[in-house]
Amino acid sequence: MASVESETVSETTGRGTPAGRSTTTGRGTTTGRRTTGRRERLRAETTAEIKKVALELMASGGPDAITLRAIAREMGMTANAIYGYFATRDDLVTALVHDVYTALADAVDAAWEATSGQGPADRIRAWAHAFRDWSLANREGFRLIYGDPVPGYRAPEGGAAPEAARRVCTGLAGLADAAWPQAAHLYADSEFDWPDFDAGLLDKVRPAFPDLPPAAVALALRIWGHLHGLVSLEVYGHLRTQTVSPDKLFREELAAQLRSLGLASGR
Amino acid sequence: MASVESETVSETTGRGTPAGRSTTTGRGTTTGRRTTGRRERLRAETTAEIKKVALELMASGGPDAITLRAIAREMGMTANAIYGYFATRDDLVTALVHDVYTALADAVDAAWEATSGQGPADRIRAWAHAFRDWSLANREGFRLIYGDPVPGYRAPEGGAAPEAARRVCTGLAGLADAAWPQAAHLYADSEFDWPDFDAGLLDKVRPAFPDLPPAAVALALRIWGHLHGLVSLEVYGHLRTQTVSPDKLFREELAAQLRSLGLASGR
DNA sequence: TGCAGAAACTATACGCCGTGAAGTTTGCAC
DNA sequence: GTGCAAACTTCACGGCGTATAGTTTCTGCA
Repeated sequence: MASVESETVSETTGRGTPAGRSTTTGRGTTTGRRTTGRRERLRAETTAEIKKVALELMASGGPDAITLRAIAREMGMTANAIYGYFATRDDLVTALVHDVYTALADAVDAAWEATSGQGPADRIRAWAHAFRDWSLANREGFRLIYGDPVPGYRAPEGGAAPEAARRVCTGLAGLADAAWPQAAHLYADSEFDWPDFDAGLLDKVRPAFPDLPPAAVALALRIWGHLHGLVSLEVYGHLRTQTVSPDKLFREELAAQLRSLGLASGR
Repeated sequence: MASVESETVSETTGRGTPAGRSTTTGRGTTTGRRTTGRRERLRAETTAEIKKVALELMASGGPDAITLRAIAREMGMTANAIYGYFATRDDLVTALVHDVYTALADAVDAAWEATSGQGPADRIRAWAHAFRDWSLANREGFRLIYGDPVPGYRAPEGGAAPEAARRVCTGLAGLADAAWPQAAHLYADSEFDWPDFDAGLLDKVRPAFPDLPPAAVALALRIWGHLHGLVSLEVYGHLRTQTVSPDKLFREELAAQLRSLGLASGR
Protein backbone atom coordinates (compact mmCIF):
# COMPACT_ATOMS: atom_id res chain seq x y z
CA MET A 1 0.00 0.00 0.00
CA ALA A 2 3.09 2.19 0.33
CA SER A 3 1.95 5.05 2.51
CA VAL A 4 3.27 8.44 1.66
CA GLU A 5 6.03 9.59 3.94
CA SER A 6 8.30 12.48 3.34
CA GLU A 7 11.94 13.25 3.72
CA THR A 8 12.59 15.90 1.13
CA VAL A 9 13.33 19.31 2.47
CA SER A 10 13.15 21.94 -0.27
CA GLU A 11 12.58 24.68 2.22
CA THR A 12 12.92 28.41 2.22
CA THR A 13 13.85 30.82 4.93
CA GLY A 14 12.12 33.61 6.75
CA ARG A 15 12.20 37.06 5.27
CA GLY A 16 15.42 38.97 5.27
CA THR A 17 18.56 36.90 5.10
CA PRO A 18 19.04 33.67 3.18
CA ALA A 19 19.26 31.36 6.17
CA GLY A 20 18.98 27.69 7.01
CA ARG A 21 22.68 28.23 6.97
CA SER A 22 23.93 28.49 10.55
CA THR A 23 27.43 28.70 9.19
CA THR A 24 29.48 27.87 12.22
CA THR A 25 29.05 24.58 14.01
CA GLY A 26 29.46 25.72 17.60
CA ARG A 27 29.62 23.14 20.28
CA GLY A 28 27.24 23.03 23.22
CA THR A 29 28.62 24.15 26.56
CA THR A 30 27.87 21.28 28.85
CA THR A 31 26.23 18.45 26.93
CA GLY A 32 28.87 17.96 24.35
CA ARG A 33 26.09 17.79 21.77
CA ARG A 34 26.11 20.26 18.94
CA THR A 35 23.50 22.68 20.08
CA THR A 36 23.39 24.02 16.54
CA GLY A 37 21.49 21.01 15.44
CA ARG A 38 18.51 21.65 17.64
CA ARG A 39 16.93 24.44 15.66
CA GLU A 40 17.61 22.63 12.45
CA ARG A 41 16.04 19.51 13.81
CA LEU A 42 12.96 21.38 14.94
CA ARG A 43 12.83 23.01 11.57
CA ALA A 44 12.99 19.68 9.77
CA GLU A 45 10.31 18.29 12.03
CA THR A 46 8.01 21.22 11.38
CA THR A 47 8.60 20.93 7.65
CA ALA A 48 7.72 17.27 7.81
CA GLU A 49 4.62 17.98 9.86
CA ILE A 50 3.41 20.57 7.38
CA LYS A 51 3.69 18.04 4.59
CA LYS A 52 2.11 15.31 6.67
CA VAL A 53 -0.87 17.47 7.53
CA ALA A 54 -1.16 18.58 3.92
CA LEU A 55 -1.26 14.97 2.76
CA GLU A 56 -3.89 14.14 5.35
CA LEU A 57 -6.01 17.04 4.19
CA MET A 58 -5.54 15.89 0.62
CA ALA A 59 -6.52 12.34 1.45
CA SER A 60 -9.73 13.44 3.09
CA GLY A 61 -10.74 16.35 0.91
CA GLY A 62 -8.84 16.02 -2.34
CA PRO A 63 -6.00 18.19 -3.59
CA ASP A 64 -8.23 21.24 -3.31
CA ALA A 65 -8.23 20.88 0.44
CA ILE A 66 -4.54 21.68 0.59
CA THR A 67 -4.70 25.27 1.77
CA LEU A 68 -2.14 27.03 3.88
CA ARG A 69 -4.81 28.24 6.23
CA ALA A 70 -6.25 24.78 6.79
CA ILE A 71 -2.81 23.31 7.40
CA ALA A 72 -2.00 26.06 9.86
CA ARG A 73 -5.33 25.62 11.60
CA GLU A 74 -4.63 21.93 11.98
CA MET A 75 -1.20 22.66 13.43
CA GLY A 76 -2.30 25.44 15.74
CA MET A 77 -0.35 28.04 13.82
CA THR A 78 -0.97 31.04 11.69
CA ALA A 79 -1.05 30.55 7.96
CA ASN A 80 1.78 32.98 7.51
CA ALA A 81 4.07 30.88 9.68
CA ILE A 82 4.20 28.36 6.84
CA TYR A 83 5.94 30.93 4.71
CA GLY A 84 8.97 30.35 6.90
CA TYR A 85 9.14 26.83 5.45
CA PHE A 86 7.80 27.19 1.96
CA ALA A 87 8.13 30.43 0.04
CA THR A 88 4.77 29.93 -1.56
CA ARG A 89 1.88 27.54 -1.66
CA ASP A 90 3.06 26.23 -5.01
CA ASP A 91 6.43 25.35 -3.49
CA LEU A 92 4.66 23.26 -0.91
CA VAL A 93 2.57 21.57 -3.57
CA THR A 94 5.69 20.87 -5.59
CA ALA A 95 7.27 19.20 -2.57
CA LEU A 96 4.13 17.13 -2.10
CA VAL A 97 4.10 16.11 -5.74
CA HIS A 98 7.66 14.92 -5.34
CA ASP A 99 6.90 12.90 -2.23
CA VAL A 100 3.76 11.34 -3.64
CA TYR A 101 5.30 10.57 -7.01
CA THR A 102 8.20 8.96 -5.19
CA ALA A 103 5.77 6.81 -3.23
CA LEU A 104 4.19 5.66 -6.49
CA ALA A 105 7.59 4.90 -7.98
CA ASP A 106 8.52 2.98 -4.84
CA ALA A 107 5.35 0.92 -5.10
CA VAL A 108 5.87 -0.16 -8.69
CA ASP A 109 9.58 -0.72 -8.22
CA ALA A 110 8.84 -2.92 -5.23
CA ALA A 111 6.40 -5.01 -7.26
CA TRP A 112 9.02 -5.41 -9.96
CA GLU A 113 11.73 -6.44 -7.55
CA ALA A 114 9.40 -8.82 -5.75
CA THR A 115 8.93 -10.81 -8.95
CA SER A 116 12.55 -10.86 -10.05
CA GLY A 117 12.58 -14.61 -10.38
CA GLN A 118 9.56 -14.85 -12.65
CA GLY A 119 8.95 -14.58 -16.36
CA PRO A 120 8.37 -11.30 -18.19
CA ALA A 121 4.60 -11.75 -18.49
CA ASP A 122 4.15 -12.21 -14.76
CA ARG A 123 6.50 -9.35 -13.94
CA ILE A 124 4.74 -6.96 -16.29
CA ARG A 125 1.41 -7.99 -14.83
CA ALA A 126 2.74 -7.37 -11.33
CA TRP A 127 4.06 -3.94 -12.26
CA ALA A 128 0.82 -2.92 -13.91
CA HIS A 129 -1.33 -4.10 -11.06
CA ALA A 130 0.89 -2.31 -8.57
CA PHE A 131 0.43 0.85 -10.62
CA ARG A 132 -3.34 0.52 -10.67
CA ASP A 133 -3.64 -0.59 -7.08
CA TRP A 134 -1.56 2.31 -5.82
CA SER A 135 -3.55 4.74 -7.94
CA LEU A 136 -6.90 3.51 -6.69
CA ALA A 137 -5.70 3.42 -3.10
CA ASN A 138 -4.31 6.94 -3.47
CA ARG A 139 -6.77 8.54 -5.84
CA GLU A 140 -6.17 12.00 -4.50
CA GLY A 141 -2.45 11.47 -4.82
CA PHE A 142 -2.94 10.40 -8.43
CA ARG A 143 -4.90 13.56 -9.09
CA LEU A 144 -2.19 15.58 -7.39
CA ILE A 145 0.48 14.10 -9.63
CA TYR A 146 -1.26 13.82 -12.95
CA GLY A 147 -4.11 16.31 -12.82
CA ASP A 148 -4.47 19.95 -11.98
CA PRO A 149 -3.20 19.64 -8.43
CA VAL A 150 -4.64 22.71 -6.83
CA PRO A 151 -6.48 25.80 -8.06
CA GLY A 152 -3.87 28.04 -9.63
CA TYR A 153 -0.87 25.73 -9.48
CA ARG A 154 1.64 25.76 -12.26
CA ALA A 155 4.45 23.24 -12.04
CA PRO A 156 7.91 24.76 -12.00
CA GLU A 157 10.17 24.28 -14.98
CA GLY A 158 11.70 20.83 -14.80
CA GLY A 159 10.89 20.40 -11.11
CA ALA A 160 10.04 17.33 -9.13
CA ALA A 161 7.43 15.84 -11.43
CA PRO A 162 9.53 15.19 -14.54
CA GLU A 163 12.25 13.72 -12.37
CA ALA A 164 9.89 11.28 -10.71
CA ALA A 165 8.19 10.58 -14.03
CA ARG A 166 11.56 9.61 -15.43
CA ARG A 167 11.99 7.16 -12.63
CA VAL A 168 8.66 5.57 -13.48
CA CYS A 169 9.57 5.55 -17.16
CA THR A 170 12.84 3.86 -16.34
CA GLY A 171 10.83 1.19 -14.61
CA LEU A 172 8.72 0.92 -17.75
CA ALA A 173 11.87 0.58 -19.79
CA GLY A 174 12.56 -2.41 -17.58
CA LEU A 175 9.27 -3.91 -18.74
CA ALA A 176 10.19 -3.26 -22.34
CA ASP A 177 13.60 -4.77 -21.70
CA ALA A 178 12.02 -7.89 -20.31
CA ALA A 179 9.69 -8.20 -23.26
CA TRP A 180 12.16 -7.16 -25.91
CA PRO A 181 13.54 -10.59 -26.86
CA GLN A 182 10.08 -11.65 -27.97
CA ALA A 183 8.77 -8.27 -29.04
CA ALA A 184 11.67 -6.72 -30.94
CA HIS A 185 10.64 -8.01 -34.34
CA LEU A 186 7.25 -6.31 -34.01
CA TYR A 187 8.80 -2.88 -33.81
CA ALA A 188 11.43 -3.16 -36.47
CA ASP A 189 9.89 -0.33 -38.42
CA SER A 190 9.93 2.18 -35.56
CA GLU A 191 11.04 5.62 -36.62
CA PHE A 192 12.30 6.60 -33.19
CA ASP A 193 15.87 7.61 -32.65
CA TRP A 194 17.73 8.70 -29.55
CA PRO A 195 17.35 12.45 -30.15
CA ASP A 196 13.60 11.97 -29.91
CA PHE A 197 13.89 11.46 -26.18
CA ASP A 198 14.67 13.74 -23.33
CA ALA A 199 18.28 13.61 -22.27
CA GLY A 200 17.39 13.29 -18.61
CA LEU A 201 15.37 10.19 -19.37
CA LEU A 202 18.11 8.60 -21.43
CA ASP A 203 20.63 9.31 -18.70
CA LYS A 204 18.70 6.92 -16.52
CA VAL A 205 17.51 4.42 -19.10
CA ARG A 206 20.58 3.76 -21.22
CA PRO A 207 22.95 2.91 -18.38
CA ALA A 208 20.34 0.63 -16.88
CA PHE A 209 19.50 -1.11 -20.15
CA PRO A 210 22.47 -0.67 -22.49
CA ASP A 211 21.14 -2.98 -25.20
CA LEU A 212 17.74 -1.36 -25.54
CA PRO A 213 17.07 0.45 -28.84
CA PRO A 214 15.02 3.65 -29.18
CA ALA A 215 12.02 1.66 -30.36
CA ALA A 216 11.89 -0.06 -26.98
CA VAL A 217 11.87 3.23 -25.11
CA ALA A 218 9.01 4.35 -27.32
CA LEU A 219 7.26 1.10 -26.48
CA ALA A 220 7.75 1.84 -22.79
CA LEU A 221 6.13 5.25 -23.19
CA ARG A 222 3.24 3.72 -25.11
CA ILE A 223 2.65 1.15 -22.40
CA TRP A 224 2.69 4.01 -19.92
CA GLY A 225 0.00 5.66 -21.98
CA HIS A 226 -2.16 2.52 -22.04
CA LEU A 227 -2.01 2.03 -18.29
CA HIS A 228 -2.30 5.70 -17.47
CA GLY A 229 -5.34 6.09 -19.69
CA LEU A 230 -7.34 3.29 -18.20
CA VAL A 231 -6.37 4.15 -14.63
CA SER A 232 -6.93 7.85 -15.16
CA LEU A 233 -10.41 7.29 -16.56
CA GLU A 234 -11.13 5.10 -13.56
CA VAL A 235 -9.72 7.47 -10.95
CA TYR A 236 -11.66 10.39 -12.36
CA GLY A 237 -14.85 8.38 -12.46
CA HIS A 238 -15.29 8.34 -16.22
CA LEU A 239 -15.03 4.59 -16.52
CA ARG A 240 -17.44 3.60 -13.80
CA THR A 241 -20.26 5.35 -15.61
CA GLN A 242 -19.68 3.00 -18.56
CA THR A 243 -18.83 -0.32 -16.97
CA VAL A 244 -19.20 -1.87 -13.55
CA SER A 245 -16.11 -4.02 -14.07
CA PRO A 246 -13.14 -1.74 -14.51
CA ASP A 247 -10.93 -4.40 -12.97
CA LYS A 248 -12.01 -6.94 -15.54
CA LEU A 249 -11.30 -4.40 -18.22
CA PHE A 250 -7.84 -3.82 -16.83
CA ARG A 251 -7.10 -7.52 -16.78
CA GLU A 252 -8.24 -7.96 -20.38
CA GLU A 253 -6.15 -4.96 -21.31
CA LEU A 254 -3.12 -6.60 -19.76
CA ALA A 255 -3.83 -9.89 -21.50
CA ALA A 256 -4.15 -8.14 -24.83
CA GLN A 257 -1.03 -6.11 -24.17
CA LEU A 258 1.02 -9.18 -23.32
CA ARG A 259 -0.30 -11.00 -26.35
CA SER A 260 0.60 -8.10 -28.60
CA LEU A 261 4.08 -8.19 -27.08
CA GLY A 262 4.40 -11.77 -28.17
CA LEU A 263 4.34 -13.07 -24.61
CA ALA A 264 2.32 -16.14 -23.84
CA SER A 265 -0.78 -15.00 -22.03
CA GLY A 266 -0.40 -17.98 -19.67
CA ARG A 267 -2.26 -18.01 -16.36
CA MET B 1 -11.35 22.73 -35.52
CA ALA B 2 -14.87 22.60 -34.21
CA SER B 3 -15.13 25.69 -32.06
CA VAL B 4 -17.21 25.44 -28.96
CA GLU B 5 -20.60 27.06 -29.30
CA SER B 6 -23.45 26.63 -26.98
CA GLU B 7 -27.14 26.07 -27.25
CA THR B 8 -28.02 24.22 -24.09
CA VAL B 9 -30.04 26.14 -21.62
CA SER B 10 -30.12 24.39 -18.25
CA GLU B 11 -30.98 27.56 -16.45
CA THR B 12 -32.45 28.48 -13.15
CA THR B 13 -34.64 31.35 -12.15
CA GLY B 14 -34.30 34.27 -9.84
CA ARG B 15 -35.35 33.82 -6.26
CA GLY B 16 -38.98 33.46 -5.49
CA THR B 17 -41.13 31.78 -8.08
CA PRO B 18 -40.09 29.08 -10.50
CA ALA B 19 -40.07 31.19 -13.62
CA GLY B 20 -38.80 31.13 -17.18
CA ARG B 21 -42.40 30.24 -17.60
CA SER B 22 -44.30 33.22 -18.92
CA THR B 23 -47.36 31.05 -19.22
CA THR B 24 -49.58 33.04 -21.53
CA THR B 25 -48.47 34.10 -24.98
CA GLY B 26 -49.90 37.60 -25.18
CA ARG B 27 -49.75 39.40 -28.48
CA GLY B 28 -48.05 42.74 -28.99
CA THR B 29 -50.36 45.68 -29.56
CA THR B 30 -49.11 47.21 -32.77
CA THR B 31 -46.30 45.12 -34.20
CA GLY B 32 -48.11 41.84 -34.38
CA ARG B 33 -45.02 40.19 -32.90
CA ARG B 34 -45.37 38.19 -29.76
CA THR B 35 -43.92 40.47 -27.15
CA THR B 36 -43.73 37.53 -24.76
CA GLY B 37 -40.75 36.16 -26.56
CA ARG B 38 -38.65 39.21 -25.95
CA ARG B 39 -37.67 38.55 -22.37
CA GLU B 40 -37.07 34.92 -23.08
CA ARG B 41 -34.93 35.82 -26.03
CA LEU B 42 -32.90 38.24 -23.95
CA ARG B 43 -32.63 35.61 -21.32
CA ALA B 44 -31.36 33.03 -23.76
CA GLU B 45 -28.91 35.53 -25.17
CA THR B 46 -27.57 36.38 -21.74
CA THR B 47 -27.26 32.72 -20.88
CA ALA B 48 -25.33 32.15 -24.07
CA GLU B 49 -23.11 35.14 -23.40
CA ILE B 50 -22.27 33.93 -19.93
CA LYS B 51 -21.16 30.62 -21.33
CA LYS B 52 -19.29 32.26 -24.17
CA VAL B 53 -17.39 34.55 -21.82
CA ALA B 54 -16.70 31.62 -19.49
CA LEU B 55 -15.23 29.61 -22.37
CA GLU B 56 -13.10 32.56 -23.42
CA LEU B 57 -11.79 32.94 -19.90
CA MET B 58 -11.11 29.22 -19.82
CA ALA B 59 -9.28 29.32 -23.14
CA SER B 60 -7.00 32.10 -21.98
CA GLY B 61 -6.50 31.20 -18.35
CA GLY B 62 -7.45 27.56 -17.95
CA PRO B 63 -10.48 26.14 -16.21
CA ASP B 64 -9.44 27.89 -13.00
CA ALA B 65 -10.12 31.23 -14.62
CA ILE B 66 -13.84 30.44 -14.76
CA THR B 67 -15.04 32.53 -11.86
CA LEU B 68 -18.42 34.15 -11.57
CA ARG B 69 -16.83 37.44 -10.66
CA ALA B 70 -14.55 37.45 -13.67
CA ILE B 71 -17.40 36.59 -16.01
CA ALA B 72 -19.54 39.32 -14.51
CA ARG B 73 -16.69 41.81 -14.77
CA GLU B 74 -16.26 40.94 -18.42
CA MET B 75 -19.97 41.43 -19.01
CA GLY B 76 -20.30 44.63 -17.00
CA MET B 77 -22.54 42.98 -14.44
CA THR B 78 -22.46 42.02 -10.83
CA ALA B 79 -21.41 38.49 -9.99
CA ASN B 80 -24.73 37.90 -8.31
CA ALA B 81 -26.61 38.61 -11.52
CA ILE B 82 -25.33 35.29 -12.85
CA TYR B 83 -27.29 33.51 -10.17
CA GLY B 84 -30.37 34.42 -12.13
CA TYR B 85 -29.14 32.11 -14.88
CA PHE B 86 -27.25 29.41 -13.03
CA ALA B 87 -28.16 28.44 -9.51
CA THR B 88 -24.56 27.85 -8.64
CA ARG B 89 -21.11 28.00 -10.12
CA ASP B 90 -21.06 24.24 -10.42
CA ASP B 91 -24.21 24.35 -12.52
CA LEU B 92 -22.48 26.70 -14.90
CA VAL B 93 -19.46 24.45 -15.05
CA THR B 94 -21.70 21.46 -15.70
CA ALA B 95 -23.27 23.29 -18.62
CA LEU B 96 -19.83 24.12 -19.96
CA VAL B 97 -18.70 20.51 -19.60
CA HIS B 98 -21.72 19.48 -21.63
CA ASP B 99 -21.04 21.99 -24.38
CA VAL B 100 -17.34 21.25 -24.59
CA TYR B 101 -17.80 17.50 -24.47
CA THR B 102 -20.39 17.82 -27.22
CA ALA B 103 -17.89 19.76 -29.31
CA LEU B 104 -15.37 16.97 -28.86
CA ALA B 105 -17.96 14.36 -29.79
CA ASP B 106 -18.90 16.40 -32.85
CA ALA B 107 -15.26 16.57 -33.92
CA VAL B 108 -14.64 12.83 -33.76
CA ASP B 109 -18.01 11.98 -35.27
CA ALA B 110 -17.28 14.32 -38.14
CA ALA B 111 -13.94 12.65 -38.81
CA TRP B 112 -15.66 9.29 -38.79
CA GLU B 113 -18.37 10.36 -41.19
CA ALA B 114 -15.87 12.05 -43.47
CA THR B 115 -14.14 8.72 -44.05
CA SER B 116 -17.23 6.61 -44.51
CA GLY B 117 -16.02 5.25 -47.83
CA GLN B 118 -12.67 4.04 -46.57
CA GLY B 119 -11.36 0.93 -44.90
CA PRO B 120 -11.44 0.35 -41.15
CA ALA B 121 -7.75 1.11 -40.62
CA ASP B 122 -8.01 4.52 -42.23
CA ARG B 123 -11.23 5.32 -40.43
CA ILE B 124 -9.84 4.39 -37.06
CA ARG B 125 -6.75 6.44 -37.77
CA ALA B 126 -8.94 9.39 -38.72
CA TRP B 127 -11.02 9.08 -35.58
CA ALA B 128 -7.97 8.86 -33.34
CA HIS B 129 -6.25 11.81 -34.94
CA ALA B 130 -9.40 13.87 -34.66
CA PHE B 131 -9.49 13.03 -30.98
CA ARG B 132 -5.91 14.04 -30.42
CA ASP B 133 -6.07 17.11 -32.63
CA TRP B 134 -9.15 18.40 -30.87
CA SER B 135 -7.61 17.76 -27.48
CA LEU B 136 -4.40 19.58 -28.29
CA ALA B 137 -6.27 22.47 -29.89
CA ASN B 138 -8.57 22.65 -26.87
CA ARG B 139 -6.25 21.69 -24.04
CA GLU B 140 -8.20 23.67 -21.49
CA GLY B 141 -11.39 22.08 -22.70
CA PHE B 142 -9.83 18.66 -22.30
CA ARG B 143 -8.86 19.52 -18.74
CA LEU B 144 -12.36 20.79 -18.10
CA ILE B 145 -13.88 17.53 -19.28
CA TYR B 146 -11.44 14.97 -17.98
CA GLY B 147 -9.62 16.65 -15.12
CA ASP B 148 -10.61 18.49 -12.01
CA PRO B 149 -12.44 21.27 -13.82
CA VAL B 150 -12.44 23.99 -11.24
CA PRO B 151 -11.46 24.28 -7.57
CA GLY B 152 -14.22 22.62 -5.61
CA TYR B 153 -16.27 21.20 -8.46
CA ARG B 154 -17.97 17.87 -8.03
CA ALA B 155 -19.84 16.56 -11.03
CA PRO B 156 -23.53 15.96 -10.42
CA GLU B 157 -24.85 12.44 -10.32
CA GLY B 158 -25.20 11.20 -13.85
CA GLY B 159 -25.10 14.69 -15.32
CA ALA B 160 -23.80 15.93 -18.64
CA ALA B 161 -20.43 14.22 -18.59
CA PRO B 162 -21.49 10.56 -18.56
CA GLU B 163 -24.03 11.31 -21.27
CA ALA B 164 -21.44 12.86 -23.56
CA ALA B 165 -18.93 10.18 -22.65
CA ARG B 166 -21.44 7.60 -23.79
CA ARG B 167 -21.70 9.36 -27.10
CA VAL B 168 -17.94 9.16 -27.51
CA CYS B 169 -17.98 5.52 -26.43
CA THR B 170 -20.65 4.81 -28.99
CA GLY B 171 -18.32 6.27 -31.58
CA LEU B 172 -15.62 3.98 -30.26
CA ALA B 173 -17.98 1.06 -30.56
CA GLY B 174 -18.17 2.04 -34.21
CA LEU B 175 -14.42 1.59 -34.45
CA ALA B 176 -14.68 -1.80 -32.78
CA ASP B 177 -17.51 -2.68 -35.14
CA ALA B 178 -15.39 -1.77 -38.12
CA ALA B 179 -12.48 -3.83 -36.87
CA TRP B 180 -14.52 -6.73 -35.55
CA PRO B 181 -14.53 -8.96 -38.63
CA GLN B 182 -10.75 -9.21 -38.46
CA ALA B 183 -10.34 -8.84 -34.71
CA ALA B 184 -13.09 -11.04 -33.28
CA HIS B 185 -11.00 -14.18 -33.06
CA LEU B 186 -8.46 -12.37 -30.85
CA TYR B 187 -10.99 -11.71 -28.14
CA ALA B 188 -12.77 -15.04 -28.06
CA ASP B 189 -11.78 -15.56 -24.44
CA SER B 190 -13.22 -12.29 -23.19
CA GLU B 191 -15.07 -12.63 -19.92
CA PHE B 192 -17.30 -9.66 -20.49
CA ASP B 193 -21.02 -9.99 -20.55
CA TRP B 194 -23.78 -7.43 -21.05
CA PRO B 195 -24.44 -6.83 -17.34
CA ASP B 196 -20.88 -5.59 -17.03
CA PHE B 197 -21.81 -2.43 -18.87
CA ASP B 198 -23.84 0.58 -17.95
CA ALA B 199 -27.39 0.38 -19.24
CA GLY B 200 -27.26 3.92 -20.61
CA LEU B 201 -24.28 2.99 -22.72
CA LEU B 202 -25.86 -0.16 -24.06
CA ASP B 203 -29.02 1.75 -24.91
CA LYS B 204 -26.97 3.67 -27.41
CA VAL B 205 -24.53 1.00 -28.54
CA ARG B 206 -26.69 -2.04 -29.08
CA PRO B 207 -29.26 -0.44 -31.36
CA ALA B 208 -26.47 1.11 -33.41
CA PHE B 209 -24.45 -2.09 -33.68
CA PRO B 210 -26.81 -5.02 -33.09
CA ASP B 211 -24.27 -7.71 -33.97
CA LEU B 212 -21.55 -6.53 -31.62
CA PRO B 213 -20.78 -8.82 -28.66
CA PRO B 214 -19.79 -7.65 -25.19
CA ALA B 215 -16.14 -8.31 -25.92
CA ALA B 216 -16.24 -5.68 -28.64
CA VAL B 217 -17.64 -3.07 -26.29
CA ALA B 218 -14.84 -3.89 -23.87
CA LEU B 219 -12.42 -3.46 -26.72
CA ALA B 220 -13.91 -0.07 -27.43
CA LEU B 221 -13.36 1.00 -23.85
CA ARG B 222 -9.81 -0.27 -23.93
CA ILE B 223 -9.06 1.68 -27.09
CA TRP B 224 -10.53 4.69 -25.36
CA GLY B 225 -8.09 4.12 -22.54
CA HIS B 226 -5.12 3.88 -24.90
CA LEU B 227 -5.93 7.10 -26.68
CA HIS B 228 -6.98 8.94 -23.57
CA GLY B 229 -3.80 7.97 -21.77
CA LEU B 230 -1.41 9.18 -24.41
CA VAL B 231 -3.36 12.36 -25.07
CA SER B 232 -3.87 13.05 -21.40
CA LEU B 233 -0.18 12.71 -20.65
CA GLU B 234 0.51 15.05 -23.52
CA VAL B 235 -2.09 17.65 -22.59
CA TYR B 236 -0.89 17.77 -19.00
CA GLY B 237 2.72 18.11 -20.10
CA HIS B 238 3.95 14.81 -18.73
CA LEU B 239 4.94 13.43 -22.11
CA ARG B 240 6.86 16.37 -23.42
CA THR B 241 9.35 16.08 -20.58
CA GLN B 242 10.19 12.56 -21.82
CA THR B 243 10.07 12.84 -25.58
CA VAL B 244 10.14 15.64 -28.10
CA SER B 245 8.06 13.63 -30.56
CA PRO B 246 4.69 12.93 -28.98
CA ASP B 247 3.13 12.95 -32.43
CA LYS B 248 5.48 10.24 -33.62
CA LEU B 249 4.64 8.26 -30.52
CA PHE B 250 0.95 8.63 -31.24
CA ARG B 251 1.40 7.43 -34.80
CA GLU B 252 3.38 4.39 -33.69
CA GLU B 253 0.73 3.71 -31.09
CA LEU B 254 -1.91 3.74 -33.79
CA ALA B 255 0.13 1.48 -36.04
CA ALA B 256 0.63 -0.99 -33.21
CA GLN B 257 -3.02 -0.79 -32.27
CA LEU B 258 -4.16 -1.47 -35.80
CA ARG B 259 -1.71 -4.33 -36.12
CA SER B 260 -2.94 -5.86 -32.90
CA LEU B 261 -6.47 -5.58 -34.28
CA GLY B 262 -5.42 -7.66 -37.24
CA LEU B 263 -5.76 -4.73 -39.62
CA ALA B 264 -3.11 -4.28 -42.27
CA SER B 265 -1.04 -1.31 -41.16
CA GLY B 266 -1.09 -0.08 -44.78
CA ARG B 267 -1.27 3.65 -44.95
C1' DT C 1 -53.67 53.64 -20.22
C1' DG C 2 -52.35 52.43 -15.75
C1' DC C 3 -50.78 49.39 -12.49
C1' DA C 4 -49.56 44.96 -9.90
C1' DG C 5 -46.11 41.87 -9.96
C1' DA C 6 -42.36 39.42 -11.58
C1' DA C 7 -37.89 39.34 -13.55
C1' DA C 8 -33.30 41.32 -13.67
C1' DC C 9 -30.09 43.36 -11.46
C1' DT C 10 -27.30 45.88 -7.50
C1' DA C 11 -25.61 46.46 -2.69
C1' DT C 12 -23.88 44.59 1.34
C1' DA C 13 -22.06 41.11 3.99
C1' DC C 14 -19.82 36.65 5.49
C1' DG C 15 -16.32 33.43 5.57
C1' DC C 16 -13.01 31.38 2.83
C1' DC C 17 -8.44 31.85 0.20
C1' DG C 18 -2.99 33.37 -0.79
C1' DT C 19 0.13 36.62 0.47
C1' DG C 20 2.70 41.06 1.83
C1' DA C 21 4.43 44.15 5.63
C1' DA C 22 5.48 44.96 10.14
C1' DG C 23 5.79 43.82 14.91
C1' DT C 24 6.87 40.46 18.76
C1' DT C 25 8.79 36.59 21.10
C1' DT C 26 12.38 33.11 21.69
C1' DG C 27 16.70 30.94 21.77
C1' DC C 28 21.38 30.54 20.19
C1' DA C 29 26.22 32.44 19.81
C1' DC C 30 29.54 35.18 21.35
C1' DG D 1 24.28 39.21 29.23
C1' DT D 2 23.65 41.05 25.18
C1' DG D 3 22.82 41.20 20.21
C1' DC D 4 20.81 39.16 16.37
C1' DA D 5 18.22 36.17 13.64
C1' DA D 6 14.77 32.76 13.31
C1' DA D 7 9.98 31.72 14.32
C1' DC D 8 5.86 33.28 14.81
C1' DT D 9 1.67 36.66 15.17
C1' DT D 10 -1.18 40.55 13.82
C1' DC D 11 -3.15 43.31 10.46
C1' DA D 12 -4.27 44.25 5.86
C1' DC D 13 -5.52 43.64 0.86
C1' DG D 14 -7.87 41.79 -2.93
C1' DG D 15 -10.24 37.77 -4.86
C1' DC D 16 -13.40 34.02 -4.44
C1' DG D 17 -18.62 31.78 -3.94
C1' DT D 18 -22.82 32.90 -2.26
C1' DA D 19 -26.80 34.38 0.96
C1' DT D 20 -30.06 38.21 1.88
C1' DA D 21 -32.31 42.19 0.87
C1' DG D 22 -33.30 46.17 -1.80
C1' DT D 23 -34.02 48.54 -6.39
C1' DT D 24 -35.12 49.15 -11.12
C1' DT D 25 -37.31 47.81 -15.38
C1' DC D 26 -40.32 45.42 -18.16
C1' DT D 27 -44.78 42.89 -19.12
C1' DG D 28 -49.30 41.29 -19.13
C1' DC D 29 -53.83 42.33 -17.92
C1' DA D 30 -57.84 45.32 -16.23
